[in-house]
Amino acid sequence: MKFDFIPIDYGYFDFEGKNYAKITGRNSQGKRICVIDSCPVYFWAILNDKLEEKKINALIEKIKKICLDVKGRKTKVEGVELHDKKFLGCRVKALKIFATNYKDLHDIADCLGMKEIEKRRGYDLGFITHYVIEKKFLPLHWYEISGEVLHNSVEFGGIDSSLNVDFCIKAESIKKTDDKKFLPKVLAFDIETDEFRIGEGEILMVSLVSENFKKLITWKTSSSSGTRLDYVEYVKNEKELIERFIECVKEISPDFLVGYFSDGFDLPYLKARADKHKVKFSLGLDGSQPRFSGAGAGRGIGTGKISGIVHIDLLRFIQTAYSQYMQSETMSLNEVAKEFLGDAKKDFEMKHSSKILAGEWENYFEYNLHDSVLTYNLFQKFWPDINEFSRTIQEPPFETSRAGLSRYTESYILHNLEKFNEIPEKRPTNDEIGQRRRIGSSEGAFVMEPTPGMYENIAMFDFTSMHTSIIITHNLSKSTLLEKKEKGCNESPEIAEGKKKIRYYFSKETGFFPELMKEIFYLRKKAKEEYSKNKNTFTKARSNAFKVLSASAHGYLAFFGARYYSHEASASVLAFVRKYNKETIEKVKEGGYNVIFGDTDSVGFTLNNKTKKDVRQLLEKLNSELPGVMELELEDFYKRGIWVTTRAGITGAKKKYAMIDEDGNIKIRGFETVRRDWCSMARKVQNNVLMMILKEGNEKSALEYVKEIIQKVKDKKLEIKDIIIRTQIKKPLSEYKAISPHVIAAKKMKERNLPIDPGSLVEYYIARTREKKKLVREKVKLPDEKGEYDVDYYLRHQILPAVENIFQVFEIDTDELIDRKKQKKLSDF
DNA sequence: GTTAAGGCCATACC
DNA sequence: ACCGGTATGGCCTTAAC
Repeated sequence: MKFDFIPIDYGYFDFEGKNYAKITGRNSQGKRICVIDSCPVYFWAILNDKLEEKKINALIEKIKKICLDVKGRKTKVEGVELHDKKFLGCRVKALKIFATNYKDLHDIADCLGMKEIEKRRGYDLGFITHYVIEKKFLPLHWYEISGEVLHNSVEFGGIDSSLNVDFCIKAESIKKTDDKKFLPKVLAFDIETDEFRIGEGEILMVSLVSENFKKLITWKTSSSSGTRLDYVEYVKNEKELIERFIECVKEISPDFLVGYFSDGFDLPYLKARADKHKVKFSLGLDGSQPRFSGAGAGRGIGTGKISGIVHIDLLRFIQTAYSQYMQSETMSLNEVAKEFLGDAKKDFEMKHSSKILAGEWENYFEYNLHDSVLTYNLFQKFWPDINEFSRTIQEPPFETSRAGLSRYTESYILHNLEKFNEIPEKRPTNDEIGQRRRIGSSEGAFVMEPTPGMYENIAMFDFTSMHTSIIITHNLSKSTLLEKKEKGCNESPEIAEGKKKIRYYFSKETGFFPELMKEIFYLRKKAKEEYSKNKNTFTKARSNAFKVLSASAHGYLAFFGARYYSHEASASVLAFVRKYNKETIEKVKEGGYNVIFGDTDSVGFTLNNKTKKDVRQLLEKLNSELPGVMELELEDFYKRGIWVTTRAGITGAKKKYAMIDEDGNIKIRGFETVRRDWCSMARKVQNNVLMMILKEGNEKSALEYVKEIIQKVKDKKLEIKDIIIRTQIKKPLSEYKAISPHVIAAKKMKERNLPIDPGSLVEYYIARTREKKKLVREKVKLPDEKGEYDVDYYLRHQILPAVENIFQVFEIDTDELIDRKKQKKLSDF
């Protein structure tokens, strides 16, 4: 039988000691198909240099005889081949050692302690990754499959009869075909409970949303007088709720089951409650329960994998792939939905189910259903991105949606090594990671200290993908690093290592890492052009995928968990970053401009009496002097900009400025306005002050405005939303050495049984207290705690600090704006 | 008991 | 541990008086 097929979910199983990949996907008619396939399982033994042929043959014979009985599984070396390969760019002779089961590779590798063998590699990729590389059966691409349909077959222990799919097939051939449109079947879900701690409360309701499908299952009956909502299905109890949920998932049979924070909440909660009721939580297409891994006793959340269905926790994906480009200050469903959908959660005042009145349940149902609607719509929004990332790094969507930036880069490398005939490097051991961390980090980028003041007519240059273009241009990587200088090699600038100043040298022959980064660099350029020509969600997703991948190249080199980590290459990249930035600053100065700003890859300067044309000519000249793929871009022209001093006083503050472009758009960097751990009134005031000053070119109206606000604060006219301070909890509360206000707020929340975990955002305000308190933390109150805000605190610690450095540029002392005597009286009271 | 320096901590920039 | 280094600034902690 022959059919077209798109692989979506990858799993594997063992049968008679061998590994089989189990790939679930669809054909173009929408039939659900499971493909079973196998691949050779092997790893590499890299041989010592100059080993004689005779000795190699003897070694091969010896290895062929290896037979193991481990973990109740008999395994043996199935074959050994000699190959000419490359490892870290060097030619090597290597043995390809085949085994029965992937899980045994490590044990077999452990038997190869012979002195003839230098290194053992390629046993730690994971079977799925190994399989995808081996068979080039890539996720979310279209294929033509032919093979034998399994129908109540005894093969593989009768696996086909237990699988809830249209066909199960043993693959004979897999051929890549042209891409077709694919619309995945998606089911979003969300639960509501009384208790945040996993499994400790009852699940009150669960909502499910799919295409033209909305359902809410609950055992909480509403009053007979209440409006009956047509999507609500009433069941007897929580046990039935879970059973119905499982049935619904089976009926809809989605490719993707999507939640928001469902790795950390919804899925483990459902599983825990199912366990309590002794209900088998059989969501998998083979009837298996979700497998949770990585959670453990430690910190962080695990992942919930469902066999045959891709469980996506959208929060995790958005966090890694998008959060750095987002406006939202939190990753809550509400804010993320607002930003990407223009839709928000329904209003509902959360309370314990025992306190919900009969007529209120409908609102709760609406609220819960709408969360699933938002999750469903967000998935549709991000599907192009997940799709594009998954195809680019060639890892299945389950893994892709949970991977971090380093894994994106690493997967891209591993899946492209064969082009270079390269044997994969291994993951670092804990010892190696320890060593890498002990070496510490290298000196980073250069940041110029600006002279505080207001400037007019500003232009800004920046380097395109600076770090990545340096890696490519100077061929920097682990495998191209030379032990000593060679003729014509690439040479880093001088680097201070300890007390010495040294240089690192890199080969002139392009290494696979720089080559792959070059590929990404050009694909990024292409994708960006494509997007600007043809703007749609798919071109945007593609452009973003390569943008993220390209931006992670240097971070990967310097990441101690990376297979291709290189301290030397990273230090060299950063040395070049400093060199190019400083050189550019000098050259712009030489061109007759006044440089006022410089940070890592950008330079800002005033035009003085020069024209925009002059600036463009200068840019052209600078570009003609840059080597390789390095390129300087004109970021923009600005009408006006302001730089301030640090709080301490005289020196200019780095990474803190505001500019206005010719269309009146304001760009603010580093100021409290953009920091979420300042109260919104301080941020608003600062933002308005910057706007007025930049638009008008002077401080007069801004000063009047600040005076008004100060009066408003004194008159206690601020609302609670103006004074709330939001801060994130970054570690378990017990680990805090310094107990700052936000830790107190978190402790108060914990006392109320509210969930506080690393990552939680706490809200509080600073209240006036009866006795005089010395520490701010003694005045912390949660937003719903009664109290008056501390006028003195909000003036002196929020509003004034936000604006005083700005007015200092105009030599105005804002301290005088507060009548000290009057204030003293107030706080004494 | 008060004060200054130093450290912790969160958050931003690139 | 899950991409890096540079930088600001608030507030607590500690040491010294």
